[in-house]
Amino acid sequence: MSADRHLRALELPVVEAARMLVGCTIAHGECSGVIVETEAYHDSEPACHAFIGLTPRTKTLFEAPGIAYVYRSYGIHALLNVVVEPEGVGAAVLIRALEPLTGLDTMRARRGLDRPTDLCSGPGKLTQALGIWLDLNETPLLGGPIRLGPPPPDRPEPAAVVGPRIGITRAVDLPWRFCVAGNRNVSRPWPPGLMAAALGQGQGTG
DNA sequence: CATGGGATTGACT
DNA sequence: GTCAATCCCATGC
Repeated sequence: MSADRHLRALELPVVEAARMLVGCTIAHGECSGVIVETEAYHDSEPACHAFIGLTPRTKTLFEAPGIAYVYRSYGIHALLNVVVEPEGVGAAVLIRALEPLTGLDTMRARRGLDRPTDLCSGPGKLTQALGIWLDLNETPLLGGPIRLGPPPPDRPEPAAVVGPRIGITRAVDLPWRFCVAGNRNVSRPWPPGLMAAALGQGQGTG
């Protein structure tokens, strides 16, 4: 049932893929985590890098699904995306936050922090915690150094909350961000109305 | 060839 | 809440 959730996600349109990837796992080396926040980007809308077309920078986005698009943000951070949709379409799911699962000590050392909710609670934070950098751009997510996997078997199906994307200036109205309801590892709290919906899922925020 | 902007974070007020 | 750090690449002259 959920054992192939990550595989099914790679076959879907990007917005559905973003929702489907919430709850799946990402691993690099000994470190891994459950995806708790994603955003969809598609070449049909101006917030996506691929909106401008095929360039050296956006080339990865137009390749076949199932590879990583890793790019530098604000000159400092590396951000990890899952490329989806058929070759020739520029679309990817930004991985915005993880709930740390394994390799916590390594994550703490890389991040220089202790609190688990600070380790992977942002797109730049999780790449630092997992040791993912720009050299892993275009590498496969199945059978490559970065491993995309199904949800941990002991977990209930996550309740995803939808909202607008973060940190962009164009196409800000598209509700293409997905979070696990009530999870404290998400990068930023969502609006009050959505928070109420999240609390309704029975996962108290403490 | 020079310039401007960005899918962010952490430190400081 | 505000702000600097830092660099690839698209754009324009």
